[in-house]
Amino acid sequence: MSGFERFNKILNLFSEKRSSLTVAEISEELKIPSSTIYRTVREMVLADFLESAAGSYFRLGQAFIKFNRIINLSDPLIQAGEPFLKKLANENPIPSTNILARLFGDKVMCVADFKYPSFKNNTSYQKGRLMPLLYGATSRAIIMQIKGKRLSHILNLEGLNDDKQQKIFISGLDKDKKKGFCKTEGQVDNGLIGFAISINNKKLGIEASLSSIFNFSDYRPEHEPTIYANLSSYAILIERYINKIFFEIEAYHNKDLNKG
Amino acid sequence: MSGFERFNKILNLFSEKRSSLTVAEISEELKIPSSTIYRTVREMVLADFLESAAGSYFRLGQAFIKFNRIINLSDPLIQAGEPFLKKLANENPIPSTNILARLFGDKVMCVADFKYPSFKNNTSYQKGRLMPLLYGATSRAIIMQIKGKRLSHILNLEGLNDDKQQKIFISGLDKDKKKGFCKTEGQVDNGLIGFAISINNKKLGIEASLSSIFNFSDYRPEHEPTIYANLSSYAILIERYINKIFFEIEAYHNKDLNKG
DNA sequence: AGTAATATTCTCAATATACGATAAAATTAA
DNA sequence: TTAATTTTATCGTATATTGAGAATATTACT
Repeated sequence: MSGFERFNKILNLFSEKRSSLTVAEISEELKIPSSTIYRTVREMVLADFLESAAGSYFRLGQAFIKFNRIINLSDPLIQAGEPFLKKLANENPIPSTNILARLFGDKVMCVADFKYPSFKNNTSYQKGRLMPLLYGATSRAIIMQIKGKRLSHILNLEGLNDDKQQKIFISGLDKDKKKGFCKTEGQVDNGLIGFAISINNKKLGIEASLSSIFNFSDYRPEHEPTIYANLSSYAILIERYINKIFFEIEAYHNKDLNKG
Repeated sequence: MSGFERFNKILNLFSEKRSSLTVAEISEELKIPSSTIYRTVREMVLADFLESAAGSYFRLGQAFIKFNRIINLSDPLIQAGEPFLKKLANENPIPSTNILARLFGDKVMCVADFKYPSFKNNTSYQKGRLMPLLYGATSRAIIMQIKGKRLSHILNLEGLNDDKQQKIFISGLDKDKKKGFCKTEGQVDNGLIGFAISINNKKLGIEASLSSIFNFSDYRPEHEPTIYANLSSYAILIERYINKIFFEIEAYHNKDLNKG
């Protein structure tokens, strides 16, 4: 096992449910001698990826908070989209959670969210949480953008191995594509209904979605036109803004070139 | 150079200002052959610590968003303190930013914040940003908790090498300690005034502070008693809550012991 | 489209370095 | 104080990592 691999495996032992671990536990989980783990953990603590906590436990370190901030300040999608989430929430006809999610490799992750103050239910979509690819409007509006062998590769990874099942799923996606919207009810969370629209920027490799999620009990069919109108107008705004940011980034890089 | 060290050095090239880099740039900065950098970067991309962006640039990857979320959900200080920041902001007599900051090793970092909607100025204290140790009420209320050789070690690291200067600084701290509060004006940001109080939990190794920051132009001396009263009552609440969380964590660990 | 320029991966032999068993030291608990 | 546990240090060996350079793939340009 390579050094980096071990480093990564140690970090991935930490989770929402298991947020602190001892060296003995890590050693046991990874079947690696504790002398080696001690050495690695020490390095990671020095670099702020871990910190030692009470009772010879270790927890994730501040490096993640630091780098997360850098991403928040510099990620084009977050920069472009986050300011609009609150506005979207305010313009929706009923209380909502509004989400900007993005494909990373073969996983969907929420990167920004805004919950209308009086919205009660908690969505499973939370900033930083990896989400299922196949269910929920948020994810569908992303996977909708992917085609061909890359799509079927991803579907395979998600456990949709059967050729027949894949075809059914894809034809469902195609219908949504024609409409230009995704709408799902209760696929991810019971009692919630979600609406989503695609956002993308090829140059920046961004495959994302903007979505509004409501309590099903609040929702009435007559809300639908407003919901769609809001989503699509903000999606356009966000895509334009991403494009603007792209040119700024490019200009910045070129400036550096001229310097050197 | 060890594998982990290189990994860490690569990540630390990324910053707020420089959020994407090419392999050539990394190679140049670290004086390491690009064939090696390519190999390392590929590993890091696979593990989601980096992602490739447009124009052969690389940026920080989603792993940081993911792990940051785990910290947010599990860090005792954040769990205990974040819910109170909004309340504190609402009870303050004038618009404020309210901050929970913490000592990590030899650096102060804001780990949670709440800005009253109408508060205009932007503080330098932002979630995830490393801050100077010697200036500002937020930092002083933390460094106040440290004594003896550890304190002078930290002061040395921050450039306060002179023995005489150290003594002056420490005697200043001592005065604040007696008062139980820190108050500074314009030390970190022009036009802002900050008030802070210590928060700590020895068992969990938490050395932190709770602070309220105001526009100096809004501030009147008659506000001070309310500000102090708010800070101290919330600090007590937060410390109690941290203690409760500590016992929960301990119980959780013991449960695991009985299992195995 | 076709070519040039860049970016990325691959190969391989030398060697630096990470590994793990064990011992020693330091810290914590009894 | 002693016992137990946690953490660091030591060291020979095996091996994974390194970097130069070639080969390939991708992108940019005409």
